[in-house]
Amino acid sequence: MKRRLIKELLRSAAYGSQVVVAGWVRTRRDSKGGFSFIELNDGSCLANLQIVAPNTLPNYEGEILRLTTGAAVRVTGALAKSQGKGQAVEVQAAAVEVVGPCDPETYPLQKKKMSFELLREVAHLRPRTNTFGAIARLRDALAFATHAFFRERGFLYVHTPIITASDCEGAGQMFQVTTLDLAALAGKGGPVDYGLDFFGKRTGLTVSGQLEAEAYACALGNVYTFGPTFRAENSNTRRHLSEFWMIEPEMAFADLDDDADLAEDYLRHLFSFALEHCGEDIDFFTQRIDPSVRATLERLAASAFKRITYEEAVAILQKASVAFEFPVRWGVDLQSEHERHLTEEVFKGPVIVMHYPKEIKAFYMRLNDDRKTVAAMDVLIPQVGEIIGGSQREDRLEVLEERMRDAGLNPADYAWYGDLRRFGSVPHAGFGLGFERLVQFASGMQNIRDVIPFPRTPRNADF
RNA sequence: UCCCCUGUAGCUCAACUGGUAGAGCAUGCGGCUGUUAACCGCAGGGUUCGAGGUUCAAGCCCUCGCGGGGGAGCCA
Repeated sequence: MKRRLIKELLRSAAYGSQVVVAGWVRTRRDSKGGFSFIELNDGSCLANLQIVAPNTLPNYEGEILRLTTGAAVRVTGALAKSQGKGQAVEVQAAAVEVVGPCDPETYPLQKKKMSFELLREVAHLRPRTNTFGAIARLRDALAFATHAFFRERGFLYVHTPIITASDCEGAGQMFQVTTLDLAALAGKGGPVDYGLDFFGKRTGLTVSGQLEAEAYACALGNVYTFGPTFRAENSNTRRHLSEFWMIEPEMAFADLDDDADLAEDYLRHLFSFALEHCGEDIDFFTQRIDPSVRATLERLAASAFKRITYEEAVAILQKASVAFEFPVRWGVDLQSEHERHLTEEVFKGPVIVMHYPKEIKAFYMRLNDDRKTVAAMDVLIPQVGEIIGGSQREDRLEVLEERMRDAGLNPADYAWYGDLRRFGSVPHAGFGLGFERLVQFASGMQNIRDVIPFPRTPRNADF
């Protein structure tokens, strides 16, 4: 008989039917009435399935009474309406096979709640907990919803390179990729000849797929990427990872307003999808992690985001009756405290800030007619901060090259990127969304290290 | 990288102004129960992160190192 998922059985009312389930024991309670209750979880959903194992089973004394938290079992039995309180259905076991026992003396997971810091040290076992199971399911749903959203709108999923020689955007410090024998080189002194390296030049892990995505947008119309991204910044915060996943849509024949519209539609789609498909997990987050999660997602799924210009943001902040550590004035980038004030105090929700001064933004962002600002937008959300950064791209070759030179870059190094403007240039726009920040926001989890299976941060690459 | 906090049993934490380590949970054993964070009793379990120092005496004070957390910067 084929194994059934607990998720399905809990919704079933096919009492009397024979089923097979398999999973890991969460807890066991014995009754002198002649049976033992086993709470079984198989990861298909948050809830456990109650197994009632009678003492007539041949391995009752020898194995079932010794089952402990963490043990793997396969159960054959009849689905039944539960006689007890607390659950609708249960399985009356006809056979309980211990697939893999679990030594309670050394098993790191406990039945009671454990701190997230501790669970990070056992990242290989933490998916067996309620919280990390729920996060894994939410993360999966949001990834699936991403592909569904873009596919419905005719966007092509493109794969951009992981290894790259261009540190174009200055988006962050790159991890170097090399096959050179560093240990041998260290002894020699002198400059490194990257001509001898695998690619014949210095290469690193991508910090963004945007430039390559632009090339495909300027041929296929609308595209998006969804892949790993690497930043070798020494960032030690609860919202930064050295390795994270980023979604980067890019649209041809589109301007900044189209870009903001897309960002908003996309986020609303994600929140609706999560509410529809992860209801039980979101209830869990609301109960145990952050009491406002469900209400927030429901509100955002149904309402438009606020949009303001950078100039308006500065005016609002200057009028605020709060003493900021860093005073606000036109021309300086918004600090965390300013972003938080806007999202958490003024608008009490997400806000899209548009048209930043050109000096504080990247060279590829389209220069506005005022020659002072660029067509950039950031989507800011409470708690997490910047979840999306995007812009309309500079599609005029002369302006682009001028902006490169201002940034100290040599246009000749970006010849292929210039070609996109040289030949059949079109207005186009896109953005990057930090996937983990999304999961963080949708779950209410405080630390980004707890929404990715195996987090990579400075001095931590275990597992 | 900078600032602040922190590191005691498997886990969460306690130990007054420095006097030589304790509780709950977990675990093991026993009791009780269609049980459900079960409950009751007994038991085992600690070179108090590491290295120096001050002191008659250090978990507690000082210095350095390592780990963890929060905030800032960088960004997604």
